[in-house]
Amino acid sequence: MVTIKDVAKATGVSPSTVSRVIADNPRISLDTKKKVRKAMKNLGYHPNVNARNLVAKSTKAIGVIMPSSADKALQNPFFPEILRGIGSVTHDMQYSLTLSTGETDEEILDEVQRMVYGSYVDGVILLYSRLNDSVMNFLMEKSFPFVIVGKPYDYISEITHVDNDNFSAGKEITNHLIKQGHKKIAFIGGSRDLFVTMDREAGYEAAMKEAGLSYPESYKIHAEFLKSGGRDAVSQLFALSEQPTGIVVSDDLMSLGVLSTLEESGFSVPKDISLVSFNNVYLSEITRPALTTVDVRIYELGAQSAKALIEKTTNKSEPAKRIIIPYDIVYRGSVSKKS
Amino acid sequence: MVTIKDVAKATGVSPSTVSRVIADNPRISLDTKKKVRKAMKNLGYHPNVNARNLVAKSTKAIGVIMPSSADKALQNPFFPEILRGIGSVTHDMQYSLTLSTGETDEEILDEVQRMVYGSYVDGVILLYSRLNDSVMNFLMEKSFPFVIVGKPYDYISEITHVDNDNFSAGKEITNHLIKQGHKKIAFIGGSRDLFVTMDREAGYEAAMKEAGLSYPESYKIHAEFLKSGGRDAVSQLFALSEQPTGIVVSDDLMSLGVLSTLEESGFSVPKDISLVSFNNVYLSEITRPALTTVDVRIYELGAQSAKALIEKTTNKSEPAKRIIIPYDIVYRGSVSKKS
DNA sequence: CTGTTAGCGCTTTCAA
DNA sequence: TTGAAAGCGCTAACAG
Repeated sequence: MVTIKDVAKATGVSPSTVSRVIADNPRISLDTKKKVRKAMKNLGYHPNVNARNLVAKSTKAIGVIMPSSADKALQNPFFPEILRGIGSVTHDMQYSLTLSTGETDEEILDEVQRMVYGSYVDGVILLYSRLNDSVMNFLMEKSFPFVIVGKPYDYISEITHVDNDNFSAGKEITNHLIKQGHKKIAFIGGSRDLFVTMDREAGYEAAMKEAGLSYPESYKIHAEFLKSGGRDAVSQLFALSEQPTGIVVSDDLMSLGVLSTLEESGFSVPKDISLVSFNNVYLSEITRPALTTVDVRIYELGAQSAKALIEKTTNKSEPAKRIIIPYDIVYRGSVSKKS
Repeated sequence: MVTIKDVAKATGVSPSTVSRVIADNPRISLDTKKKVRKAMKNLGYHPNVNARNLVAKSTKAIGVIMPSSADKALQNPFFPEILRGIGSVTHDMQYSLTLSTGETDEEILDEVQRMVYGSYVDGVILLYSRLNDSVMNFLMEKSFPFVIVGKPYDYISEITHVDNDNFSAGKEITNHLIKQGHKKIAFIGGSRDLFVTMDREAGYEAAMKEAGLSYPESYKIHAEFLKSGGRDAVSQLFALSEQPTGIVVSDDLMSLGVLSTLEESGFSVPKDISLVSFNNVYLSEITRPALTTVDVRIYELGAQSAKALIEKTTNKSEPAKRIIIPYDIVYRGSVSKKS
């Protein structure tokens, strides 16, 4: 391994000078800088991060914590996409990215503790937000820099988070259905533990209310993410006497399951039932029919959260922020007019 | 920050003793071990990785290199799933996981070089295999520990890799179509640069040949992964005078696109056209019809590659290995008999 | 069984 | 503008 000393020797300067050249210290003459840089290149010198981190007390690395993979939510193309967003800024800022690998909640907490205590990372991004999450509590208590993608349950004004206005989005997409003449509109969402679901649902309710439409409890279903969840939800819904003609589904992946179950049960989308959903993962373009859905700009959610986190780690006194990413509605074939 | 010295002082032993307790050195008396451990707990001591890495010349971290996200292949649920597999073993072995974040090939090479030269990681997993890949060449040249998921183009017996027997899989799944009475069978694959595609295609050809069936060049299409690719492929195929009745598609995600284009064009699957494919990502269960596909055990591919890599990093003289993960065929609704 | 010492590669005062 | 020296937190001979 080529060290700073080797470069120093080769150039005839001291190690500290080399170090200063690396840091591009303005008090070093251009001449020596050039000389040193040339030697670095020749010898193939690269700084050792561990040595640097040790003294600098900073790692230029951030940890990304995924939800426990118990729920198969991880399969959601949402995650690769948000990782791309995060990666784009970490890459630009020369940060590295450490991923959580635990499967259960305890394993994840364990890992986060190691990341924090062992100075693996300078800060952490939480890719989920749940009620009373132990990881979040830990981070809060240690006042270790972190940001949440989504909306925190507590301490909302003390925690930097990056989110969409899911309430508005829910309202707007429901209104779209209403404007097309639908009156009986149901809602299918994921776990009530997740804030996204609740916000989108609240938006749905607000729209229904404003339009003077009823939304009985039986119209609001909460299910698992994957196929089985969609199946249950649909069968529950169509056992009702007043069958809905439109459904708001809180995630594209669930929509896929719902879509497929619907057609299996002999309903045609959008002829019999209209469907709208959220996220606009690439899948929503591929389905038959393609989905009308809210584009939440996943990539941007990731990029902004990374940016906010890095700011926080470099300036600890940076105040907590709430960053709202705008959304768009993408109109495709899963909705039809109801007369 | 609580250091080893603090613990030493609190216990009345020397720092080295504390270090030995951490390493669970057998030459330390149980008594002192207990004492020290208690103090560590009380003080909230956690070892600093950077200091440790610096002297140990090992990081207990591995780098995972994704394909350049230029091609949207990254959206493939294949990746989260293989990360889960890798994560399961890195977690068990207390390793951490660093992800590549570059978008272009140069950016990725850059990053890998930093990972290697800067001793960020002990080894690297390449999640793709392409002809004459600069990252692979770099790793080879530096003889830095790495493993490839898939099949390397060159130096095949010198590079540890984890793969399926894609040739057999391709043959077997094609034979399934043939046994159902299909005679005109086409192949749709991804880029010819990727070894997976080529192996699967070769298997398809072998099956056709053995069955005495013809497979003109026009029956073998190579397209992009996502929707547009599927669309092009299908239109090319059905412009032919001899339209196929069965299609072997080299990836589930592509199948989704193909499926949807097929139905848009008025063909019904499996009534008019039968479809088989590869990977068995969760999507293949959700489509209408659900896909008959080769389950390549993605999770296992990940887990085994991590295991092999860690072995390699801990024992540099470990010989190169080829690890073949068995596959299964999952029969679902996308194939029908042809009389 | 335990302590002393040196040193991993780097940054950063303090001096010059 | 540069160098010498100390030290980040830890491990690993070597000694005892």
